[in-house]
Amino acid sequence: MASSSAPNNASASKSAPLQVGDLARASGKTVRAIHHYEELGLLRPDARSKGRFRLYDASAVTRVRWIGKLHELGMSLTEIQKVVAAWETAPSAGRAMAEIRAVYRAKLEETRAQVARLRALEGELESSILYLDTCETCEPEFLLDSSALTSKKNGSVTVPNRPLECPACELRDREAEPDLVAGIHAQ
Amino acid sequence: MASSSAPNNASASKSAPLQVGDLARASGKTVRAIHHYEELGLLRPDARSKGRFRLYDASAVTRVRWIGKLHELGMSLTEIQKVVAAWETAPSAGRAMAEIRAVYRAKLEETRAQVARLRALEGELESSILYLDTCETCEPEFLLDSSALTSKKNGSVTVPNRPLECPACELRDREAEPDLVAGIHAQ
DNA sequence: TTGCTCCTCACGTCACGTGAGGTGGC
DNA sequence: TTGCTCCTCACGTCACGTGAGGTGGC
Repeated sequence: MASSSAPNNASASKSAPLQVGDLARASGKTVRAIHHYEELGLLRPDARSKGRFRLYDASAVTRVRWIGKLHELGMSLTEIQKVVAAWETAPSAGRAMAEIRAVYRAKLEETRAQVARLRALEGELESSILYLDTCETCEPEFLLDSSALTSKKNGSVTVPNRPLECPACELRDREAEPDLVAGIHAQ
Repeated sequence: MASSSAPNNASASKSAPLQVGDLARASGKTVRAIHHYEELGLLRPDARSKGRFRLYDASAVTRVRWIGKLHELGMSLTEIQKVVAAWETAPSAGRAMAEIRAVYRAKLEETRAQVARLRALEGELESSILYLDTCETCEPEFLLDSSALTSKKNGSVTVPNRPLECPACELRDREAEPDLVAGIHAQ
């Protein structure tokens, strides 16, 4: 899809090495992020060019995407370092896989909890939007203008430093006000 | 539920002011976080005690929870500052509500997208765990031990610095390997 | 030679965490 | 007086962002 300046030999069996910019585009990360992963030992270039350019092969894309996905799942780079270390120091592949499976199981639970939290907040947003929609319909007829209230108090017309309450809202059930609305004028 | 040392007058109509620690417990945030919100102008204590202790009323709990929920939805504190500023400087409550409604609609879309991303990653975790489960069953019979391979190469038995491939896995469809598994041994 | 991509410092940012040293109130 | 909570600096952390000044390759 994306027409880049990256080497694209469509029928090549062994693809040309990727530069860091190619890897960044292919993985959806920034060059700086890739440098950072390297500093933390999560990734290494296969080689350097004569001009000290980092050179990667195609598997690096898989690796960076893997880092990105685990990070999106809420793992810190330090935690990802530990997974890498578990893999590299395990006495056997089977043992390493067992350790990683345990980490993934824990992450699965956390992710399900996070989805539930976001779904709850999604519902709060929906009901808050519905609640705020009614403000629009009441505005022209019932909203007090600032001069009406301030002139009552001291006779001078000033711009208030926070909006006036909508009197129509006074008639509403304040208890039914969603938290995402109540928080705005709390304080 | 939580028996705290906070003032609890069960039948009081006007509740006693909250100290910052009470507010922290009630809102699920740290004292430091509340200080930080104050530094950014998102929150102000109603008063100070003689000893300069911050004193809040019950609405501060609503406010801090509101900040926390918007933050959980992915808003930066700077963005939340802007919502507060929109409220405080809007010419009318109706106008302010309209602005905030627009922000909430945008957040709703982003949240739905985020839920979709997490759901996709949840599926990847599930299939990765299933995939890794089969490693357990194959381990005792098929796993090569380290000495078998290293002695083939140079006759000396050393601890390998990364686990050996499981030969049973060689028989599998490599293309079907989930990204969350492939990323581990990519590189 | 021009343009684009890369290189290595190294300081900045965001949302707090974490002491350091001191004071207040039952 | 002891304990607990609070106070104000102020530096640390995490995952990068953002120049600064310089080199490489078609």
